[in-house]
Amino acid sequence: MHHMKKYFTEGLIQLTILLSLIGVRVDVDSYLNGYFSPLIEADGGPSSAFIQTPFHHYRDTAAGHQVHPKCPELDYFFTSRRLLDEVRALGSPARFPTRVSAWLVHLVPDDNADIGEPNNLSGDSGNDEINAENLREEVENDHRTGLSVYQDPTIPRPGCATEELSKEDTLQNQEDEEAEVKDQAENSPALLNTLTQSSALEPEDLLGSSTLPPPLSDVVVLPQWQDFLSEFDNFDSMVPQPIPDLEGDLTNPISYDASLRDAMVTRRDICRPPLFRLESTNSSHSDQPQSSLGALPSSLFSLSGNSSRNETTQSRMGGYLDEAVFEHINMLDLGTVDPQMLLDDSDSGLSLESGTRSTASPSTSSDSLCEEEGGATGYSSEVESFSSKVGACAAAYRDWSPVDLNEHIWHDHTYSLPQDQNSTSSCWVPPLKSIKQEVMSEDEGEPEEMGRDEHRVQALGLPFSAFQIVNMPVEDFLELLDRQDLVESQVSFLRDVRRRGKNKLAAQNCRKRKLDAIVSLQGEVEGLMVQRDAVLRQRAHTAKALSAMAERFEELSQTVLSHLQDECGQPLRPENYTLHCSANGRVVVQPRTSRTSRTTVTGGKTAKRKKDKKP
DNA sequence: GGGGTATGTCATGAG
DNA sequence: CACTCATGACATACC
Repeated sequence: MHHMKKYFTEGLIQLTILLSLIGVRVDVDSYLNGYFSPLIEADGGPSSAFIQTPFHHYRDTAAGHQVHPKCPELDYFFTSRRLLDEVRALGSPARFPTRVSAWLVHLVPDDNADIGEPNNLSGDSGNDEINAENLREEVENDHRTGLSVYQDPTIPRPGCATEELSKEDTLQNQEDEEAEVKDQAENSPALLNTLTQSSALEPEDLLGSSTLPPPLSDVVVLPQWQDFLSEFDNFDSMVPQPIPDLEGDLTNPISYDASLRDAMVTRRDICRPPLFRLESTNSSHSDQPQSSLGALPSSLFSLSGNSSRNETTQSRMGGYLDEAVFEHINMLDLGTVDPQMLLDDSDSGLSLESGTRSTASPSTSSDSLCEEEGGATGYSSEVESFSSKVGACAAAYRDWSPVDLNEHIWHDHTYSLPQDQNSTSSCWVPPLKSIKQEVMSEDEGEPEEMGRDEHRVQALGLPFSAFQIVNMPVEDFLELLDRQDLVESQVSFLRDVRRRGKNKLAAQNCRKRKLDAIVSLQGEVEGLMVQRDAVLRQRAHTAKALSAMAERFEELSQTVLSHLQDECGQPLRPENYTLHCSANGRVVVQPRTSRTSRTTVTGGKTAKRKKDKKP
């Protein structure tokens, strides 16, 4: 039956490849889940840590409903699985050529075209036409195959043929949006001027208020002063804009475990975006705009990679991300994945598990069984060594197979136990070789290989191993205790064996979780350090702008004071006076030595008060 | 021999 | 109430 499944599965994959070429996307994993996952598992190899990860039951429970609520890795699982699915999809051989086409569009500019216009599809030279045609074909091909050619929005594309506009409306819209943003940025001085006109500094008083006393009425209002006051009123706009990544960082928790891999994570459940698009990676942060990280080190990208990025960020970071992502994919594709990368994937402790493993994957049980303590001392070795001893009682459990064990009670959470590299889905029975080796080692006086409990159980002459006792369903275990003629001490011993075995697995689980928590916290610390650096940079920028503003204010004050006269018609000595900008927008001439007497340049009330005092 | 690490085991509390 | 799981604490083996 397995051969039949394999035959149809391979055929299904081939059909999927063909369908993908004509633009029909088929999620093979969803069809293969539960049917022939070992075939898919070959991606990572039988020794892949995917298999060793004991969290099979997380996916087995579909939505993780049966996962223990205390498990901190549950949150990582779904993201990790999506990531793995995407990586597998990206790295599938069927799409590899298409990916190359995408690279051609992205990287190879027209030789004869302007360097700044590598994507000019409407070139008029012969080569341009050829290249444009090729590009169009590639774009269309990519479109058919579900790929979205990554187009750097920062590259200007002045001449687009009409028929191409429909194909690249989206890209063009992105560029238009960027152009609008740029225009707004360029027109910001105009905006400032507009704001100046509406400033609360009462410029009409500056422009020669009739309420001014005669000596002060000849104040020449300097245009730059007016601008300065307006700018001062809009000081916030002069302060260097907050560092873009800071805004996001301050409102979003740092995602420590995000990395370039996250750039490929998409919400397949909601809407599968085109492949190879550097979309935002985490929808939970999708409303937090983040723009370029500017001078931040590239390592920052990985630290904040979990945050969503807007289009601008995509365009600026795409150059970094896509290369790294594609490199990563290539490594996956070529089967040259650095083991450390897999370990990195295991930050969550879940992502190592293949997303394509079936619910009752035979390999799951087999791997776990094979990797049980003492290697092959588990079920099958016991089956062989005790097969001749099986009596009537054991016959009652004859139909209790490892498959049942897997379906019912296999709670193995073993994380890093060694595994036979050649184990396959059908090798839940440890290889005979390993069994013999263990028997030999046992004979050679190395009983520790099997564990104390295992030997004790064997000493009882029971047709079950300690491994079975630990992992069999509790109903079967209780039935075993009842049917065997065991004294109270033996029953107690078997209960202890079961308890210790389960607790051993639980301890392994617990330690793995603890380590993962440590790794997570370390990543969080790194993210917070990056955020702190951004805050410090922001503070330095602000202080610098404030200093410059104060300096300019002083200069303009001196200029204004030099044009003023006192009641006697004598020019004011700038060194004796200063200008004071009050909160309500009035500008007051203040003697430096005494704050009691104030002379107003603007501000009707103060001037009127002074008028009233004079008579 | 001492320190660090990995692992098994026990006790305990919670589900 | 029995069972399972998580976890701290301790012991032991190993490097």
